[in-house]
Parts: sequence; structure tokens; C-alpha cells
Amino acid sequence: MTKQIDLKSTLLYGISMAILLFLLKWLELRFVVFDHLFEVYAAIISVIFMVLGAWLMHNFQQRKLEKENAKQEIVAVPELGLSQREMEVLVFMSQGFTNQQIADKLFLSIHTIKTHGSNLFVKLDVKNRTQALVRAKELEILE
Amino acid sequence: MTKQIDLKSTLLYGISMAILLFLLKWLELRFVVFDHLFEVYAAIISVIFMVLGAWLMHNFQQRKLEKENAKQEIVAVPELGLSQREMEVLVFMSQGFTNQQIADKLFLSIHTIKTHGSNLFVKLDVKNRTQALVRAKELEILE
DNA sequence: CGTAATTTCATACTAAAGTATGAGTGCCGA
DNA sequence: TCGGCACTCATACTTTAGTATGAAATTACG
Repeated sequence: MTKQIDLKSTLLYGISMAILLFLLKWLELRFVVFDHLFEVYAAIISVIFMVLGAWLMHNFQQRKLEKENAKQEIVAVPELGLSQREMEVLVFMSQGFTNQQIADKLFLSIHTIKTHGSNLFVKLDVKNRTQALVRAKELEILE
Repeated sequence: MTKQIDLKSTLLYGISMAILLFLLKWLELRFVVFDHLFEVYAAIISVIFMVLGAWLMHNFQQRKLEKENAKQEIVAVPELGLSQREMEVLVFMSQGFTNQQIADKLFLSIHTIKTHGSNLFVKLDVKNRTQALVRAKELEILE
């Protein structure tokens, strides 16, 4: 399915049609005065509001992008307060082990590993283990 | 990034425009009968074309964004049979993004990302994304 | 031109991850 | 001694990840 659509040509097409309609009516007006004014207005309104809509969406997207970019600020944390166990869990995570595998290696319950994991993510300000690994390398507490 | 004119979508938009023109004509006929409702029709047309414009701009921005994301020049790894898309997904995974986030960035369904992920894991002989990252670095196809 | 590989999307499911909350234990320093 | 901290475990829950399977469109290639 072609979800990606040739929009440039389409936009061009739409505008062209509107302008063409406008021109036709404008020419027609020279002979038939004030008879079909509605179509003229409709064409004008169409063009104006299509452009307006495009402009509004453009601004909306722009703001959305700025917000996303602002999200990437790297927070400098000198003391993360990572405990011994949390560091161990983090290291095992970085080696690709699942929570269950880590639990087996440390002779702990998987619940405990999850708890350490959650606390870890809070301290690193991330949402999941892969993000935690990225952040840990940024902060140079791994590798 | 097909620079060829998408015949199918162009036709689709042509039909859409035809329908809109028909609508305009119909509105004109109604205008003859109820000439006091001009403002209502103008409002309807305004909304329709504003939405159309917003929608067109939205899609246009999407294509632009996708092109920007593709700027990283990610190359497929034939030795492992990794395709272009699989490499892209792998890179995004290595940056800590969730499947949903990757789907948003590539303007794909999350199902597609999962499919690429699964195929990726088979080719890398791993079970999950963290293991995939470890393996990818071992094979020096990342960083 | 036809065939294989790629890409996309979907449903339906299972597995794993992650959150929220509470609670018991032991250790250490004020 | 006592409060705080680290560690442990648990239940219950939501979310995300991953698998299996099928299908369809596109692309690449001989």
C-alpha cells in the first residue's frame, strides 16, 4: 500500500485547479456579470483556507519538533547514588541478560531484580533498560 | 523516495478534487434556492479546505522528516543478510528507542517494526534487543 | 517477464519488562 | 537506641517486546 503519497504534485494540482476555477470564473464574469458569484467566492475561500490550513499544520509540526529536540538535554549528574546491587544489575543488563537470568546469577528473586531495575531507571532518568545502557555509557559508568 | 509521479495517488487526488468541484456545483444550486445561506456554505468550504490543506502539509512534513532520518546513510550488511530496513531498526534500537518510537520515526506500523525486529534477532542469533546490541557490537556493525 | 527477496501490515497470542505498593530484615551512624 | 538506607520479596497490574502466521505490494535481478 502506498502510504507515501506524492504530495508536492498533489498540492500543486489542488492549487492549480482552484486557480483555474478562479480564472475561468473571472473570465466568465466579464460576460456574465454577477451571476455566478458564489463559485468565485468558493474558489477564493478554498485557496485561502487550504493555505491557512497548511500554514497552521506547518507551525504545529514545528512546535512539536522543537519540543522533541528540547527533550534531549543531557542532565549532568555527579552523584547518581547507584547502590552496589543496582550497579551489578546494570552490568548484567548491559550484557544482554533478562531479569530472570540476572536473578539466577545473583540467587535472587526476579521481583528483586525488577525492583532494582525500576530504582535504577529512576536514578538514570530513563524508561527502559536499553535507554539505561545508552545513558550509562553517556555518563561513563559502563565500559 | 520515489521521485516518479505516483499515478495511483494522483488519480485519487484528481477524483477527490472532482468530488469537491461537484460539491461546489451542488452548493451553487442550493445557493439559487436558498440564497440567504451563503455564509454557511462559505464556512463549510472553509473548513473542508483548511482541513485538506492541513492534511496535505502534514503528509508533506512527514516525507521531509523521513528523508532527514534517512540521512544517516545506514547501509545493509550483506555478510549477515541484514537488509536496509533491519539495519535502520537496529540502529534505532541501539539508541534506546521503543518499537513504537521507531515506528513513528520511520512512519511505519509498530507491527512492521516488530517483524523487522524478529527477523533481525534470528539473523543475529539472539533472543531480545539488548542481546542484539551486544552481538552487533561484537560483530562491529554498530558504533 | 517471472521469480525471489524485501517491505509492509495485520491478528492473535505468549513472554518479558516495568510500575505501584507494601512489608520484613539487617546494618550503620548520629 | 533509633531512624535511614540498602536489600529482599511479594502481589497485582499495565505496558512493551517478541513469536507465529498469513497476506499483499514493491523491488531487484537474471
